[in-house]
Amino acid sequence: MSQFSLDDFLPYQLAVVSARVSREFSQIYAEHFDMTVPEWRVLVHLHNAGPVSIREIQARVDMDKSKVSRAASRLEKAGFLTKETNAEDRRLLKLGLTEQGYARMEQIIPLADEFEQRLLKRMGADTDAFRDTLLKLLKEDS
Amino acid sequence: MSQFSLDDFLPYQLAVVSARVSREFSQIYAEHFDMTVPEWRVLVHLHNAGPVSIREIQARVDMDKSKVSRAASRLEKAGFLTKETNAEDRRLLKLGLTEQGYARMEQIIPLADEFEQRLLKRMGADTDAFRDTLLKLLKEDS
DNA sequence: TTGACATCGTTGCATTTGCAACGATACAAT
DNA sequence: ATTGTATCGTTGCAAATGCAACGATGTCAA
Repeated sequence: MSQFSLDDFLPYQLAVVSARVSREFSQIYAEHFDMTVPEWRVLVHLHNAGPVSIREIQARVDMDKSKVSRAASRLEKAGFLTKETNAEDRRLLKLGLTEQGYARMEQIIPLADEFEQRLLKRMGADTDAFRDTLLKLLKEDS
Repeated sequence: MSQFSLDDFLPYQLAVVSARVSREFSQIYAEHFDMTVPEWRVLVHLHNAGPVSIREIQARVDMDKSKVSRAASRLEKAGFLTKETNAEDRRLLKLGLTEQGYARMEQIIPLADEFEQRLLKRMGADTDAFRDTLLKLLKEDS
């Protein structure tokens, strides 16, 4: 009879830690603002990259395009971003932050930084090695 | 104006890696058998721990009790486990693997082992340190 | 030009999810 | 015994999710 411990199973460990960390962080900003993880990701990317299409966000932020689309619609209705069609390729949208969108990010980013600092403190000195290993896991196949 | 890179944000990195790894693994066994992640977790725990309650699984496997309950019902209908009420405390159930349930685990566990070996190979030598750091992230507060 | 094919963003739909009831059972205090 | 409180597993429900259409637009070749 084979032995197998779920506790030591790497995919399980990753899932548990990721879910807990993500939950912890989302509680921080859900407490102050009303925002979901997809919305947070869309706003962050727009804040960094400037006006881009749904497709571009989808690729850079690891979310299905329908998820990006719906998050963008909610954010538009809430006044954090605007949609306009790209004049050069009218299939594309150009999403851009509004003043209010920038202001909101300026409020949240410090909270994100602070949260990450707390995580790093928990992790101790091994931070860089940990991140490197994490990225190795993304490599396909083999 | 503050700078913030989602790519370097630890909760995001964790979420992406975890989702990818989990997806990759679930494809492996969804290809051979018809099973979801919650069902896999329930079966694994029963395989290790013997007959236990829903509550026990919930605590040890990091899932909401409704999730455990529904997974257990599906597994019961599929013939992989049985439910009986605990005689000493009739609020509790006692879930136990059937012959078929054991057989299914004996099929899947080798696939899980093989998959983990592939992950470890990707990660290189830093495996142990990585796991340690991962667990540190679970420590509450501060 | 036309036609075949690809890509964009949205939406419909079935499934899954988290959360809050709920009934049933246990237990402790009076 | 009765009452109040806690815990168990299930279920209802609203929201979120992934996936596959779909219409609209672009591209390229004949």
